[in-house]
Amino acid sequence: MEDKAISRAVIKRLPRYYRYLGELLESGVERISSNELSDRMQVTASQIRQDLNNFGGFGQQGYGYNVKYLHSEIGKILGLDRTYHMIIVGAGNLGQALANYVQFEKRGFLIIGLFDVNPVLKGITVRGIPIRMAEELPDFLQKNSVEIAALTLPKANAKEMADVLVENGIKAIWNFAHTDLRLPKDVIVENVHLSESLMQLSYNISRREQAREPAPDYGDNDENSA
Amino acid sequence: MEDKAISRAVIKRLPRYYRYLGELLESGVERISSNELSDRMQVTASQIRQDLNNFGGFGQQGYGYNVKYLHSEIGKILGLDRTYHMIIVGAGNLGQALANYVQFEKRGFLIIGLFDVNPVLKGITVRGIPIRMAEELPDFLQKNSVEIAALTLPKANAKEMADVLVENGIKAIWNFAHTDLRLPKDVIVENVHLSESLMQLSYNISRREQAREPAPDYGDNDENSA
DNA sequence: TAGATTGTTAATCGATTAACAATC
DNA sequence: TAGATTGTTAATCGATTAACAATC
Repeated sequence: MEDKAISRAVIKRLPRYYRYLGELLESGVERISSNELSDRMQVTASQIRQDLNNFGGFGQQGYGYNVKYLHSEIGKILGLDRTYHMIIVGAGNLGQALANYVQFEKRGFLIIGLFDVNPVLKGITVRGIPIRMAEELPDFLQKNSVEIAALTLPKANAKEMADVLVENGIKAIWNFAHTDLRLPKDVIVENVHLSESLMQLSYNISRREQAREPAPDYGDNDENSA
Repeated sequence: MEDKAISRAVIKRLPRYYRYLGELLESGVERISSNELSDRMQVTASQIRQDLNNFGGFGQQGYGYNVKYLHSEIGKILGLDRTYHMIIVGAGNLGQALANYVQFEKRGFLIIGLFDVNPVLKGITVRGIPIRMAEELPDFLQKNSVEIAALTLPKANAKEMADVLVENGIKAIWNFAHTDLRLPKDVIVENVHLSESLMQLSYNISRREQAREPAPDYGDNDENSA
């Protein structure tokens, strides 16, 4: 049996713990209690302790948590104690922006290839990486070990390219295309849907503005009606 | 009183409904039942009906939902029946990628300004929009109505710039910086933390790989111990 | 030791799913 | 009308918070 599955909600919070602990580490803080961390992060201390205890007891009664140790342990849980080889499929603006983002390299995500279908881009290099044509993908994947493929292309091409990637052994896709990929369930897909994020923003703007308008009076508006 | 608050979980799902309905509309489908939609979207029909009924009864018993009508209603709920003026603060790779992304314009998000602190970028234009210096921001915000500011700069500058934006009346921030902005609570913040998304991916990769290894035998591993 | 704070169990809260009466 | 499918209530499930005994 595998370890008991950890809920998605917990996993989502781990990178944020990791970030805060990293900042504490940088500012020289040695230990921290769930209560102090709770104050800083604006989550309950109870949640912090529950979350961490999914993975083991990292703290010590009466003391709290050692920042350096906890940071490192969460890093391991997140799989940041190794390197990953990543390719970017779709070398448009977003793909190039990702390729240029040096912070990923620092965390161990090495970009080793850039691909596109547009012949105009062929041979252009981004941070020393030449843009290759999509048809070279199968060959490239045979010759290089690649753990992650970022998909940064229009949804029309995304599904097709995803299939090519999977056929050639890719097991993890970071999907920026505005579509849901239907892939074998042993392939991990992490979606970043920017337009959906923006729509959540516009929802909140509209809601605010409606709330500011005088509420229409329907006469009978008692929700807990007798 | 405002309308009863809708849970964040529901709001997060709305853009996805909107996308599927848009695709159905394009392919000429006129009506759809919660069951059919459930099949396509891989969520329960019950959840679809519950979600929609937070906003009113859009369907008809025995018939289902009219695709065009439902699409349009969800669009209105998401605030997509109007335009927004947006600026991008941080004209690096990511900022420029966002500025170049024409799809946003189609949805009514008009980018009317680009700002950066780096003098090297001054005057460079992206899709006809000149990059301005950050110190011009207050003046620009006085002279233009801007609803949304995208923050695409390093966290070191992000907090400071966010304060400037808020002082000058910005009420909605689309935050790509790897930090949590602490702003007055009437300011809406929508975070896109790419590195945290990537860490969720690496977590899943590591977990898979561990699961594939032979489980260490601890002798006593019955979780429901007697 | 006394005080602090974790790890963990129990209680609460909220979200999802199931079921079915209402109704087109 | 009979059949289909919603809207909505009730049941279940899961996640968060509270509480406290264990222990450093």
